[in-house]
Amino acid sequence: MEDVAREAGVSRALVSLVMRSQPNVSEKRRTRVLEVANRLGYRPNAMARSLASRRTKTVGVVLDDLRNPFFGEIAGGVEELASELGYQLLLGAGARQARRERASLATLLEYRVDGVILVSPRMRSADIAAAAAEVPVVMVGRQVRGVDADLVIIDEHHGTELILDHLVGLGHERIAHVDGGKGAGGPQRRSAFLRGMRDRRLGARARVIPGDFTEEAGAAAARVLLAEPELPTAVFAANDMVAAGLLGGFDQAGVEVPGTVSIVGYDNNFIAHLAHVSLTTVDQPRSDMGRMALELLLDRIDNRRPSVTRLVEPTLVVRSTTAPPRGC
Amino acid sequence: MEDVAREAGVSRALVSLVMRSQPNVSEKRRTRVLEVANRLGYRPNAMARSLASRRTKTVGVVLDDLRNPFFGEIAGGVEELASELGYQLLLGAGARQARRERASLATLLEYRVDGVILVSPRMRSADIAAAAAEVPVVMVGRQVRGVDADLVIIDEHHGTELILDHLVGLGHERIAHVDGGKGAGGPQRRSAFLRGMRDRRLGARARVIPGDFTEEAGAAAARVLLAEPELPTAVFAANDMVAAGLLGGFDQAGVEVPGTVSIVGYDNNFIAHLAHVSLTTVDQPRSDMGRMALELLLDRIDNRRPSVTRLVEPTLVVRSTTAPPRGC
DNA sequence: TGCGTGGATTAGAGCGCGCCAATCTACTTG
DNA sequence: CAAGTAGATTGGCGCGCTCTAATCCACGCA
Repeated sequence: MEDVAREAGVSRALVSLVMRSQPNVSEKRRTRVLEVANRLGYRPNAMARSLASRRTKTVGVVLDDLRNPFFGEIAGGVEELASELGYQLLLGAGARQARRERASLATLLEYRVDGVILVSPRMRSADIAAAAAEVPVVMVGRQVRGVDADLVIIDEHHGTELILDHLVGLGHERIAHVDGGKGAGGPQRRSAFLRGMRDRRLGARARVIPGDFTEEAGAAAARVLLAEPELPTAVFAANDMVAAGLLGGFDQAGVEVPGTVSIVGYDNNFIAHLAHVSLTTVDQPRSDMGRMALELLLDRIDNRRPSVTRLVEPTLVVRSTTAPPRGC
Repeated sequence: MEDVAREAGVSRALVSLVMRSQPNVSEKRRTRVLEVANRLGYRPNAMARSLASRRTKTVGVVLDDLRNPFFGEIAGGVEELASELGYQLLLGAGARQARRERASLATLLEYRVDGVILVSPRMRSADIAAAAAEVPVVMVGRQVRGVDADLVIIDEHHGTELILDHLVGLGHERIAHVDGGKGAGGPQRRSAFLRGMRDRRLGARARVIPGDFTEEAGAAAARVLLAEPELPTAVFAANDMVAAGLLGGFDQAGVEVPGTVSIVGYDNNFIAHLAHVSLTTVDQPRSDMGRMALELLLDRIDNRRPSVTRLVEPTLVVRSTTAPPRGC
């Protein structure tokens, strides 16, 4: 910076103004400084800038595992908006362990990020609260009480209702749910399913098969169902992987989908699109959730305000694995 | 830091030593400083530290799109190793545009990252060379001549050979390839295919159908092949998405896989695992590539040495979409 | 007792910038 | 033509830390 100033015949302060595109700099000097900076290959040092300005233009993102496409999409949404607004992302992953997640978060705070986005955090809520006391925090996907942080969560209840409306609308009554265990959203979808069935006076025909979020669980559930005297006319899978497992299991047993059994997934991932899968499923706007999280965060950074919760509404994507039950 | 020093009755310098876990600090003072720091909630400021030490313990990662699982896995590998070694990742994405990629890279350099990992960069090689002159650079997946940067690339030729060995070993001779257009690896796989066929004296029976890396291209290719008088006995798809399209197309037409036609994919992604897809494909160790890239980078950061190329060997994963041709 | 030794501790000078208040400059206005 | 004004430019302090060289201290040994 010193060099640029000398070479351009101005003061360091003026170079600083130019590099920050501040107003009230004469066009003549501006172009001159820019030209010199360019010629000298001068690049402002973001560290020094942050130190002096107490603003890092950086936000931290903590997530479990980049390899999981679910997180990847959320992070993608955050990144997209961040780069539009000139913010940089500092990334930390938790590798599925609360301990490492804590460590990641601590490191991010050392970098004095302007704010932190926590995607489905596994940490104790006390840790989150401690972070929230230092810096604005937005949580995506996990609801924690007693923490002063913004929230972006999916309306699992609504998603489940969409599915039930669709299935019951088609005429289904005997509906099974392969649940997702304790994974994110699993318990919510399960209880929303049971409640929804009861509300529709179908409580007695509801059936829940324990599972997790894997294809394996879907295949196992298919075996369980096939071994029973009567097949349900529709199955609501905890996510698309489970649905894929069911699809495979039924296919193998020669059970037609959607002829004999309709199947609905959840997530609208990758596989659901595939032409020869073409799964009816619930879509969650993951990229949008990422963007929304960052919007909330940045808003919180410059406006002190009470924390806020954004409920994201999923939508139903009807494809080819659902149809009216036989005889309808 | 000042506060901690005063409270602990020592100098700022000593606090600095303790926070960096330097040797030659008496146990007494060390624990005392740590205790005070903890009580005061003191957190070293990484920005100030970087500024003073000229080391950021941060590496930049530039990739096209986090939402693409391929990049996600590579980034996951990088992140994993980074967190083990106490490095932090600063992320930039390119949104599929060379311009934005350039901008991302420039921003990362402002943060004075210790090094940069470029995943399948789309920028002009001159831009890469310029960056490489400022800071150690490792490129993953793209080969660029004349740039002093380490390289981690996949041996596409070897992957293709694995496929041909497998197919020809089963007895196939009439083999088609649905190519990937100009996408990363597309041209290489295509020419490796043609060369491999020629080497096996099957050049005359090789057939290439232009495509890209989408399921759509696979479905279209299936239609093309089905319209011809004679079907090939095996199809090598440019990637798993294309293979999925082929699978769907053949399925619809009642052509048995692998009974009538064998299909091989490339990537071993998500779908390939699915039980009712169960695709024979080529696996690339993506996480390992990420780790390897970071290893090279860090090594380069502290040892000045000439640049190096690491050729990653893919492996064949045989599943259920390949079998000997009818009549073998 | 005095000196040497090596580990423990400290003072102080930057690192590269932003920010503030002060100063300078070129116009406008009465 | 002098005072007034708004915009353009500058000097210098401080952000929170690391690093070097200097200093301190306790101990053993001649």
